[in-house]
Amino acid sequence: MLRRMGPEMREPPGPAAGIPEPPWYRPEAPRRAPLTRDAIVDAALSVLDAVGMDGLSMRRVAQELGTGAASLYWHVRNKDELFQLVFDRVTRDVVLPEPDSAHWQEQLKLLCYEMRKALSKHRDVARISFGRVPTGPQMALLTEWLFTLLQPIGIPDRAIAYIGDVAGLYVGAFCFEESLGLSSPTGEDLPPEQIVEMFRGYMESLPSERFPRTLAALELIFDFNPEDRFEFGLDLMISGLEKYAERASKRTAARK
Amino acid sequence: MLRRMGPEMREPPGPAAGIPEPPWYRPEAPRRAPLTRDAIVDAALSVLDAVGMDGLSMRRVAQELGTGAASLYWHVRNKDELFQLVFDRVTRDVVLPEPDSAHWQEQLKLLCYEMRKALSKHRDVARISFGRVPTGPQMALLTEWLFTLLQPIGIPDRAIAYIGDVAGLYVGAFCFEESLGLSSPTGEDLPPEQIVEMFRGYMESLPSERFPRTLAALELIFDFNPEDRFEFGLDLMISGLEKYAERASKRTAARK
DNA sequence: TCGTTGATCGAACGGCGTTCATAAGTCGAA
DNA sequence: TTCGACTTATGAACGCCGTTCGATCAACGA
Repeated sequence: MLRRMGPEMREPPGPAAGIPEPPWYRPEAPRRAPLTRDAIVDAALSVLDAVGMDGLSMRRVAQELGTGAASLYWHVRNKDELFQLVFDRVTRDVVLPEPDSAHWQEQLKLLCYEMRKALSKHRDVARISFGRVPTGPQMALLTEWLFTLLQPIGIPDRAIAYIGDVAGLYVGAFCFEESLGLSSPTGEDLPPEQIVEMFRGYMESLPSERFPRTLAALELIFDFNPEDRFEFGLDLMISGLEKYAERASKRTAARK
Repeated sequence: MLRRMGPEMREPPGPAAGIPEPPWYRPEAPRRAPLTRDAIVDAALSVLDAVGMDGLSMRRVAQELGTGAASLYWHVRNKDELFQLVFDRVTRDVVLPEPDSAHWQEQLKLLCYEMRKALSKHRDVARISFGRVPTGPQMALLTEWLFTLLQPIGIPDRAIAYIGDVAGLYVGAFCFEESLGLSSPTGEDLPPEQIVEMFRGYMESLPSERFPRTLAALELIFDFNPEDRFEFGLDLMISGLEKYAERASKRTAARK
């Protein structure tokens, strides 16, 4: 198989440039972008959007690039490394504002929303990302940003280290679960609304003397707004941090 | 192959009972427990503990039961349903104390610890469970329990519905990540301490004028105590809820 | 006795991640 | 220009996987 680089080589560099060649030259020129890590990651993202994580296979990614699966293994150690590369690519999109401790609540929320946006940009990326840690410069930048934001309001370093972790866990888990969608407990694949209806039917059938509060709040339980829910969790975290901040400001006030 | 039920049938019920048969009868009698859903779930849990979720295959579970993979499909729709059954089995272990609103913080924490314990009892169960919802009576009991615990302290119903969700998400995600362990960003599988060393080496190499705070807190960042970390997240959630409770008590006080 | 039903099983299908020997392309030195 | 050495690419193959299918077998009522 020598058709890969052939055409580019045979392209006349002189005055004949641009003039089309007769069709019996390279009968179906499969001109292709060179195989690089970046190109593979691009292809993986396309495949992901098209068929999701379960449909993504090395063969499918290779097909997207017009080659075979084995060819990918020169550039990528294995599928897991490919996933890590996809993850790194996606997290590069997260941009952080100049840290401003006066509005740390808003900025912390902004960071989480930004992460969520990045994870939701491509299908199933949240699923791939979960349990992974951004290991490149992005992680370093983010860590420094957090310390710069939260140290001035008196949150102890240990708590700052933890909050980065917990926030990442929360956002990742939320997006993960969201991207998973509902799965039927019986293993069949049904449309989501039908699954919800199954759950609801079961809950409604509960004996009202044993489950009065649950039944009274049933409407609420089945009225899930993902945005509200996401923000609810963020607010819990931030409220908790405010307690640290208050404690710290009291401490400095007492010291005066 | 008629050796499965044969032995039991051929066992003499009369006076010959108990007298051993000559060895050329059923040369290696594979007497086996009957195949039931419960037995399959048991086998799956054994396999899980032995080889983890990645090593669990229908063939492996069947082998544990001394049969072939195809036989499982009479009792179980597919692998996903088997996982759901495993999950349901595991969540049955979560027992709730009598709800006592005077100590709601402790009890909420207790619930989360209880869930964590259930998810950590068998290897990789957290991974299987994540994104799944307990759909049986357990979910109903848990919901009613939460409302009974939190309504008296003035937390609005909507927040109660959300907190159950967020708490479940947090605990599940935490255990999931814990069970995943560290994975090398380059896709090779290395011992965890070596991976940590890689990260640490990278962080230490960062320019100190750009990352002063990160470098100053490096010891903290790499000194992860899972228990502390878990509790830190719980405390954040509970602090956030306390804010709701305070707001509610102020409201009732103003009404007097 | 026979047909029906519930349960089991071996074999096969298509797909997967990964490896390996082979080959083609690239490029500097002879 | 020719010749290796090195990088890159590839088809074929290996050993798994989840799942399906048709055949088979025990149990039982008619």
